[in-house]
Amino acid sequence: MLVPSRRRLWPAAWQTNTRSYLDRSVDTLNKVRVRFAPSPTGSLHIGGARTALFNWLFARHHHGAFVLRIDDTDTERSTEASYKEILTAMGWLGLDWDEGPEKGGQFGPYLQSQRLELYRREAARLLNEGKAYLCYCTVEELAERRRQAQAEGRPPMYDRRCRYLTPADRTRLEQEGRQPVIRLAVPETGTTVVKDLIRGDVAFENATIDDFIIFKSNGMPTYNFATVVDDHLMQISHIIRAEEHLSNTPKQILVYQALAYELPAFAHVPMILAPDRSKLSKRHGATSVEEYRDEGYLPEAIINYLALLGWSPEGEEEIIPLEEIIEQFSLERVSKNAAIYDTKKLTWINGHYLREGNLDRITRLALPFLQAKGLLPDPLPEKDYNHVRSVIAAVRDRVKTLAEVADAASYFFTDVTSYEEKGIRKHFTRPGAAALLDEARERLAALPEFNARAAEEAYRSLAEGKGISTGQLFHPTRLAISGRTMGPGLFEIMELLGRETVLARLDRAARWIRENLA
RNA sequence: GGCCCGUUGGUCAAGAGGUUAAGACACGAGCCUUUCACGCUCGUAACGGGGGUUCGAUUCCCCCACGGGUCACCA
Repeated sequence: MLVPSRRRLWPAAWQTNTRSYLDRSVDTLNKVRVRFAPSPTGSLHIGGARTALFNWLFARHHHGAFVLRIDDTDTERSTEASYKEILTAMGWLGLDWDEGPEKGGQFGPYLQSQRLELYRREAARLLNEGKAYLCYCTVEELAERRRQAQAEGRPPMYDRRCRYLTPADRTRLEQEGRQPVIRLAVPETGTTVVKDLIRGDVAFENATIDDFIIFKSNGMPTYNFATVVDDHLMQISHIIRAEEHLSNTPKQILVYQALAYELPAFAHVPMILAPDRSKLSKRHGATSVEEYRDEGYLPEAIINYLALLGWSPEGEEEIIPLEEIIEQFSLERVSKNAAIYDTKKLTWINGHYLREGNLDRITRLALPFLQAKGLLPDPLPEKDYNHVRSVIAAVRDRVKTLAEVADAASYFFTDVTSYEEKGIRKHFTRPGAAALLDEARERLAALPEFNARAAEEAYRSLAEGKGISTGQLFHPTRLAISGRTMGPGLFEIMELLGRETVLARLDRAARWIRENLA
């Protein structure tokens, strides 16, 4: 697969620095290496999944490597449960990683919490070179100064007061028991330009960037520092991430420069917003991949939908097989503007994959939903499998999620205990309705062989013989045997139910009509 | 508030100076049909506002408005 636009893929900064890039490793020369680096502080969000997907697609398109790294430097909020959930969700979506947790790779470890010496080493280098310094201000002092600055209408930037401390100052401060942080000494003039593959050049005045913290007083690096060290060490070629990181990028570039690292290419993909245009959050309903899985969405549907959010294929077809998406994917066709997340389209796509997917696979995926509703035993006896499979084949055309499959299939596995209100009024209140069901029952009982074709013939001849429309006979029957007014073909239902059940339900409906409507 | 990004129908989006401004979802009508879906046909609906540049701007430039992001010892 050839790179469509050489220039756009490899920014000028790289082309002019080919030599030092070569020095890094012949092994990865010109190889696309991307990463997805979630922090394990929650479930895999739909936005995170989209970012992961774009990275994955980019890697697969270019036959590069997709690295999964866990950014767990926030010891307060990181959890084991979240870590596991993210890995599970990635696997479920089919976003397999070439290097990362549970997989390994030559640039590991892939958990930042296991790479602390690396960050310490690089931070020490910065300190020695005078590019970073110790700051003894406490969280409280900083908060107070920030508050005051804002009250006076000044930008709430760190005032750099520890930047030029004398050794004596430091000794004094340390004796007070203060634990220092490390701050980067940011140039006070000049401009830092982010060469973004999606947005073009974005310039930031260095004067608007304060001496941000690269190491916390608890000995952990901050995101803006650790991510740079790792992206460099892991030889990441393209950093593809959400737009919310665009304003972090100049800071990171400053770190790259201080550390004398080669710059990777950057690409900031648009955000995904809730229908009210605000940032997607729990109050907007399901936002995690896990929730969608539990509601009965198929991974391929989510992938397909997410690919369409912020990226567009060249043709008009929007249901696209994964291989095709990989083949077509390019950063050039990623849009710049934020997209609103619309579950209607996701649901439509899901319905498509539900109908078209391999029946055995769909059956296997739907089974837990049926079992959760108590409709089927767990485990399902081997001998019942074919029947379940046939029922799913009959109902999947008219639903959009696996949860709906279970709902639509319920009466195949449990008794009809009630009849739809609307159906009662339309089909059971007609004079002679009970007698008609009795008559139909006799015809079916008399059939030498019971199947959809035979039942349909019997029904059509009965309707003809009585001079009534087929609908007048079909509708009450449907209500009697399924309790509903809609569903698969009537005779398909009958065959699936079997003669015994059909006759019993017809009897029961006739009795119900006589008792309740006569 | 400072800085940064963005603005094509309700939503996703194509188009990048001259087009009847694609397509998809949703919505509406019809066809198919024993019902509901599916499918098919048709339809409603958009270039935020104001200035420039140009023979001509949705497309290029500027301003404004609006939306979003970010300004943490979170990532």
